[in-house]
Amino acid sequence: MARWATVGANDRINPGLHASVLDQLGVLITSGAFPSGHVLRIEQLEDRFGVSRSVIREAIRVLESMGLLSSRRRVGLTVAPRAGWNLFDPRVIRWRLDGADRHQLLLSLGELRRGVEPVAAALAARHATPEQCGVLTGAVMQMAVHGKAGDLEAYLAADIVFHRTLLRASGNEMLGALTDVVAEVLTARTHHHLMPAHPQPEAIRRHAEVAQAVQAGDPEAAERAMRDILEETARAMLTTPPKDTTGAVED
Amino acid sequence: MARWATVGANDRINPGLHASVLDQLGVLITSGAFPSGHVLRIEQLEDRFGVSRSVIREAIRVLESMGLLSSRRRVGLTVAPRAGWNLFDPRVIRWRLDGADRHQLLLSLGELRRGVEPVAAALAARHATPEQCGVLTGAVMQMAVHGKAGDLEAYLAADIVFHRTLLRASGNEMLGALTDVVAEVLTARTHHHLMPAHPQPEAIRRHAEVAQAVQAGDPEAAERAMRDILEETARAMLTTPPKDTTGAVED
DNA sequence: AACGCCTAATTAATCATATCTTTTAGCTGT
DNA sequence: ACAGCTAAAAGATATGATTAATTAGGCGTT
Repeated sequence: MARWATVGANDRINPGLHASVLDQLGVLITSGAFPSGHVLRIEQLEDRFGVSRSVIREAIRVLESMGLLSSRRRVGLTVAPRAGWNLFDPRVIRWRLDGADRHQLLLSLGELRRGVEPVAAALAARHATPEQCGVLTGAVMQMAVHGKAGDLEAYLAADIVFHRTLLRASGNEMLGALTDVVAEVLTARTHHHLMPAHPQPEAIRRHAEVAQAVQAGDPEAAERAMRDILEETARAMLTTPPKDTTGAVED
Repeated sequence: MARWATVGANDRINPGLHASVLDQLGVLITSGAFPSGHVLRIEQLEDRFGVSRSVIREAIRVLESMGLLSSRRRVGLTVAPRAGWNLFDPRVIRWRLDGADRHQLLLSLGELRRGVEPVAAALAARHATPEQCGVLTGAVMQMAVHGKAGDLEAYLAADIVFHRTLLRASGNEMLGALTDVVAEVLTARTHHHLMPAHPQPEAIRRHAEVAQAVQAGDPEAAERAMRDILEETARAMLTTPPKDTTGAVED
């Protein structure tokens, strides 16, 4: 068997044959290379990836649980229609952010954030611990420093810390579970140059407002300030051209 | 091997041994019967469920992809800390809604909805098709009829239709992907008697307002009316006692 | 003669078992 | 006391056996 035929094309850090197969299949499906309704056979995949059935099956089970595939006897593996996909699965989000409809997805996620994060900010103003407040203001300071210096990577890191702690500080586990999603969005945005080259001081000021409102225990102010941030960035994304950088993600 | 020892304890409609094992393990983990950090061994599970390795492994892969487990060589399967769980997975939500922390989860989901649905309403006011508007107003009428008649099950169905079409009409796929979650919440709420015995006419009027605003293409009004609905229901849930009906879900 | 139902054969997923690889604990030698 | 080796333990992978479903073909009935 021509083992390792295609495996290794994308060398994942994550060990395990099945993880590799899973990633490749996930990309193939979410990218539309295998369109909805397309039928695959296990044997065929066995061939294609040069691995055994168990490996394929394990990958398939996961894809199935994400709603990307459904497996029926005597028929094969049918690619499910998009409506059934679990779009909130972090893996699905990453695959799609790496794919062609990145810009579209970022807009959708932006609208989602516009709904979720203001609420999280309001809740955080009620529930944040002093320690979390400290982390928030610290993150804002980091943003200011690295933003001025033009170090986008460090700015991004601080931005992620800010939003992560805010969502966690909401005390709501569902909102907290969105941290990874938000982090993915922020990362994708800067890595694909959908942000202004220099972060505008306006944005940093707004983040500071949120942190202050949370610390002061003022839900309304926190919610309002957070809403401003997100509307600002939404506007920025709409004005920034799509700039189709598919494939070449390099920095 | 004492096959079928525990399998069949919950008779799933969904065929496949692994699905059954998956469900049982999912419940055991989300319910806290296997606490975070607890270590399982494949062999042990093989025994317990009376199935072969492959079946266990496939279930495990899915659990792993949900962030409930992590598998390390020479160590076994470690139950992951709650922070890493993919709480948006419909299956995880269902397991937890069936479990002990149902009330807690419903509160969290309520706050999530408070963030998401008003935004969806605003977007729907921009993007809803005439047909969707028709479905919305139709659903409201159904709610009025069955609410007055006291037919909670039919009321629920109409309520689900309303929220489903609204989220879909937003034109945002991420928001649309939350329809199942919202449906689960609504269902769980009425089935566990966390709703007033007779739906208050106030709520129905608000739904009508949303439908009208969407049809009129007035985003602000739609958003405001939807926000009112959700704050109302949040208030209602806080006043309703927890009423621990774990297990006996019957109606 | 045509339509419907039943049966058998084929095919592909599902389940079980055997082998391999990696990791770590424990020991031995310097 | 520390480093390197060895062996056992447990998950990862591969292959063999089983089960279930679909389709085609034949037989019976209308």
